[in-house]
Amino acid sequence: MKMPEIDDFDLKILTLLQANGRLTNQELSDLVGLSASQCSRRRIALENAQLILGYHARLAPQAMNVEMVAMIEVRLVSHGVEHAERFQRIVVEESAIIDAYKTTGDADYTLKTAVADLASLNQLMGRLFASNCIGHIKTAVVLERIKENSVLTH
Amino acid sequence: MKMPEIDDFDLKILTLLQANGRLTNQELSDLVGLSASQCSRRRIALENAQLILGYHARLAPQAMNVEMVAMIEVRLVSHGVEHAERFQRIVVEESAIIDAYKTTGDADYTLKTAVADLASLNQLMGRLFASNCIGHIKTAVVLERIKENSVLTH
DNA sequence: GGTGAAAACATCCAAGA
DNA sequence: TCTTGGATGTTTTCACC
Repeated sequence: MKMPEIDDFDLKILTLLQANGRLTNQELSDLVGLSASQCSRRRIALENAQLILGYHARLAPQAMNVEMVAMIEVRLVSHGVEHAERFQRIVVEESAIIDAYKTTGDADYTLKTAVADLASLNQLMGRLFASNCIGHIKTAVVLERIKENSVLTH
Repeated sequence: MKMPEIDDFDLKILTLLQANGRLTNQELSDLVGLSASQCSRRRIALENAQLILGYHARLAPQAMNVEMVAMIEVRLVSHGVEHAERFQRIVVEESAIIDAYKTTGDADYTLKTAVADLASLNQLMGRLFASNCIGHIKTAVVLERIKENSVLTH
């Protein structure tokens, strides 16, 4: 689990695996110019160093019937610890919440949510309000996905 | 590329692959209760039906030196087609922009961006403004990632 | 950092339910 | 029609160079 020196080969492996997480070591070998066993070893080292956190299939929204995305900005009723903790617990439990960030600015938190339809979104907001720790919510429904989950680049 | 009937086995395969995109067909076999060859066939069918859009390694932010996330709300100067098209072209080109959504509400677009630091964020905003199609920007810097890229559930 | 071999794996196909 | 198990080529990974 030690932090390895990360060279250009590693960077290329990271970039390639981010674009295609099922590349074989043999395919990586051709693409980066190292032997397959070397790619295997480097990949495992990157995983152990927690630079690769996981591998995931990206699903079409309709695969899970969550074709509606909404961005929700939340302001808590107070900035006390107990309200923040209660809210964060709900955020973690709610499977419709994909991203949750504590942010600077007018809102305290910004959420990205994926639901089936407006009725589900309404129910989700009801559950959030029911926690009695939310002062104000501003919701923006996504009309068009211009770009989504694009790869990180250096 | 036809749309298959999606049964509980398929749903389980989708869920498992979303959580671990490198599961082997043999591992899937144990987890869903079908033979490995059957899992292989179903997985390929789900890929062909575009319900699985791809497989990706999830990287640690520090792997690509983009440890700062900011949410940016953009309002265009006008709602004319030429401004929208110019803005969307920039959004697609800018690799720091991870998500870009056209939304309802005060803003026209909501962006999620990943950059190295405040200086890079400042430069990014400069490039956005330089397009002369932006009327107003509201930026919220992420202080804490409560939850990120969690799996879609039905 | 590469090689080669053993074990594990993916996928195709024939045949059964 | 949907599923299975075995055959075959591929891939991973490890000891060794």
